[in-house]
Amino acid sequence: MPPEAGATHPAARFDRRAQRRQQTIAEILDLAQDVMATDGVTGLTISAVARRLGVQPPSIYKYFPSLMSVYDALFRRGQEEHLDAIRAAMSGPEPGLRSLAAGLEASGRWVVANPVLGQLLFWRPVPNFVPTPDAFAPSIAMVELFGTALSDAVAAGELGLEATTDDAMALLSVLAAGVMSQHMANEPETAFDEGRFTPLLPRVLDLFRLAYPPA
Amino acid sequence: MPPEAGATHPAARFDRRAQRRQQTIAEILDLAQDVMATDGVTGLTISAVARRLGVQPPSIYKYFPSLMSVYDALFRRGQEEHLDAIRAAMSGPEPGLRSLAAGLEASGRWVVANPVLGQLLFWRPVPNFVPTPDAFAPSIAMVELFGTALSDAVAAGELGLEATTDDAMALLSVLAAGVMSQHMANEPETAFDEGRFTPLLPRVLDLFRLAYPPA
DNA sequence: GTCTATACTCCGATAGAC
DNA sequence: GTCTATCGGAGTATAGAC
Repeated sequence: MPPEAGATHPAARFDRRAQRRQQTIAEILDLAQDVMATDGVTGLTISAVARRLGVQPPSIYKYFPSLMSVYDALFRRGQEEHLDAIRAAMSGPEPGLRSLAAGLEASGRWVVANPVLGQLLFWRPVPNFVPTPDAFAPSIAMVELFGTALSDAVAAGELGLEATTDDAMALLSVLAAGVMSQHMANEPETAFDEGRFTPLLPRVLDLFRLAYPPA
Repeated sequence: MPPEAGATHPAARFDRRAQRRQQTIAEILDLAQDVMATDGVTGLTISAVARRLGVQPPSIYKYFPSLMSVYDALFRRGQEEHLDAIRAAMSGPEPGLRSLAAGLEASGRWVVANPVLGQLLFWRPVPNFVPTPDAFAPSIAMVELFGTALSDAVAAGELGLEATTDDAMALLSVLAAGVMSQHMANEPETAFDEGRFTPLLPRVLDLFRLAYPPA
């Protein structure tokens, strides 16, 4: 133990411990993703994570109270990462259709880069797992982001008035989900720019534009 | 035992045994669907099926050599039912867009009526399960059905020439998969005519028409 | 074709020593 | 916060009696 250690303020030591703890939690979630990539989303087990971390299963319970809480943390982290990717992509272009297109592409690229999280977030394949409201919150923020982009597009005369309806949002989600579902189900290992489906993302946005033309 | 039993021809007795066996197999598959509806697609186990059938687990192995073979039989039966529903719906209307629309609607209605089979067929959520070519064959026949409908629509001047390309088929699959994926993930219990997503099926077909207008 | 018994592997979760 | 030990249960699949 280096001599400074004893001289450190208690608060600083507490911070370091908390930081170390957060690192371990992040590592557990990383390894959990590895397990899901190998054995499927529903193949995740506490034991498998412990093996990869090089500890015994009971140690995991010092960080997560149950297997479902690991799923919930993965769901939350996935939603947050997905939202961050979309927000960052949408903030650059001008508001409206260009921002919307950038957000859709960012979402698609994130899902292609994180296929197992994509399954967890969008397909809900785990029996008895219901995400907590906390973990689900970023998804609501994402819907609002796209809603704002649609409003901006209408205000800019790029889309018709009805593009702000619930129906339009449902159609937009259908178009995006269709591209990503076909990718995840049929060619999950293919890169974003190379598959049969992901290149259709700009095309389906064009179709959405055709569905809600400006007056 | 009734007196006729002993007098029956050996061939007839064999037929009856084979028939009885097929009934048991069908019953096992029905119960397997029940289990998946309750515990998720990946929650299917031989033991759970045995419990519902009122027998011990080893008895199931007289009908299926492994759990994966049960999945394969479910996959096959699902693909066949799905194909039959589509074929029946498409044969009535005149060839081309009307037949295509009828096929899409029939597919949607079948998926809504069979949500767990839909997940098994279209999402592939079971780790280590790869359908045999035999089980997959109806899916190829289905693609051909839709391909023929597209050709007919082009011949009838309802769609442009490029509607027969692989790209067009991919787009059509994306549009249909989007509607059904959003339904299965977000409102699997909702009826076909009542959800937010399934009513969009005719709308996305309109969009497809806009994407490939006749010359 | 049913059963019992069994071999084997794995799991989630807890108790308690260190 | 790590470990060992354990509880209690699940599962797939096989062997062999009836």
